[in-house]
Amino acid sequence: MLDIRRIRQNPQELIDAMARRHKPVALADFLAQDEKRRELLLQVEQLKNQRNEESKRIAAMKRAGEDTQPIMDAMREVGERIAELDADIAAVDEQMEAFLLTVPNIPLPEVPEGEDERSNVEQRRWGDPRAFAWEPKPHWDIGTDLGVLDFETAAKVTGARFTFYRGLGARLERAIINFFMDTHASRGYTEVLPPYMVNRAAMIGTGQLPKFEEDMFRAAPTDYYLIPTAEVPVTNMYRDMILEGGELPIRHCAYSACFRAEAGSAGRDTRGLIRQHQFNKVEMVKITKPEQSADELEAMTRDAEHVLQLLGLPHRVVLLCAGDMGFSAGKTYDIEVWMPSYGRYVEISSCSNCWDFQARRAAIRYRDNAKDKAQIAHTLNGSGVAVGRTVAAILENYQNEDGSVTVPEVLRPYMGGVERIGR
RNA sequence: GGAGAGUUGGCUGAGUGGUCUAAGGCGCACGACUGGAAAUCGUGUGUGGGCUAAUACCCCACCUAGGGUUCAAAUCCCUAACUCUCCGCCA
Repeated sequence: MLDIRRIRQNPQELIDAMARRHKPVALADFLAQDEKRRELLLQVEQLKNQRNEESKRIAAMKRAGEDTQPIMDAMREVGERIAELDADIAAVDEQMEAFLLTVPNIPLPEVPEGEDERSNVEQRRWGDPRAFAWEPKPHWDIGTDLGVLDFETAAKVTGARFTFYRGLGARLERAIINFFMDTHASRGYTEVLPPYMVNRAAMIGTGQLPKFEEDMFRAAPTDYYLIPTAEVPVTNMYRDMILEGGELPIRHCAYSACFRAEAGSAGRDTRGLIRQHQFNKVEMVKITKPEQSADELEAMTRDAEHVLQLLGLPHRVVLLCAGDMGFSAGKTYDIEVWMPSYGRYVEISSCSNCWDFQARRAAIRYRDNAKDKAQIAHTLNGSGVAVGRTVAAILENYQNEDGSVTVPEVLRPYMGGVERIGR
């Protein structure tokens, strides 16, 4: 959520920012409502002040045994007028709030212009895509042939876009989770295992709601939502808190299953592990002071790259253009892993500096000294990294001509020493 | 799922309709005292909004949340959430 005073002072800034995102906004109604709201507030607060003063007088007069009926009658009318004005204000507030909650974050100045992924700017590459002496197989064929991925049974038991992992496939997924968690935890991230369901307030706090309701799974009969990423529960741990400056930056890593309805993705990446309704992910979350967030985004992106490098997976980092960024992000680096079946790099991590956008929604604040006014913190999140896509990348990049798959060395201790899957 | 008890400021804890501008204590900040510290004493101590050059003054709101009663609600009524205890069920 954006600062209403900033919009009031400089509406053009927001209009320009949304133009950069290719999501134009009209602010005239909103600004008119803002003005009306302040007029109403002025009126009602005067009346409330009058009521407070007269109430004190009534109390004093009653103690003195005087007749208070005339004032009480007059105050009843004042009370009715206050109730009317309060209702008007509440209605305006609700409309303004509803609007504000649907406005995305302002892109940071260094974010490149552009409408979609074609304008993203590559930052760096690591590793060379492997040259195959034979036609490499896609991971869904490798996994199915080895009996470690089973899409058909998942379709029977649940539906499309779910997967059973079996045997060493299941073991590989679990090994990767532990490898990611251990690596991040040893590099200064405090481990968290969060709830996989959250309430509505948490989903609003990090920006998934109210705008993206149709992308979320609900957990009937409750009003809980299945988390689309551990970013939601972990960031919301600090909702409505004023932290001590010395505690910042807070760095967490969290493993969770993630649930996405993938509304609007019908027909995209229908085969394999790339786009599932349920997938595993290790997430990194940071709460920082404003002056720390820029460096922390760079460090977080490096931390995500680090685990891919330990796995020996070729990848590149791209800076997303304004039109391609997510709702809450002010700046985002995507990390894309080389995927032989796609013949290109595919997103495996997304690291974002949300600036003060989520923190203002979620009321995450801090202060350095007891006397200071509480400041809005900055929040960051990044995948460290998506586990299912890592399995896909390993199956494809480490495949052998005989259909077997070599296990990357760093994972072997997590696999009971297994060096290859199959034959 | 059933029964009961709770929820007050950073913490603790008092407050059953008006003198609550939320007592007292702890903590914290600043000051005095001190060579320095402890102890002691004094002063101050939240959040959001409005007004504003102002993080000054003033005003409004906030005692878990949302409704209601009343001239007036921390206090009375209703609903919900959460916490604790017991029972039931359960990995």
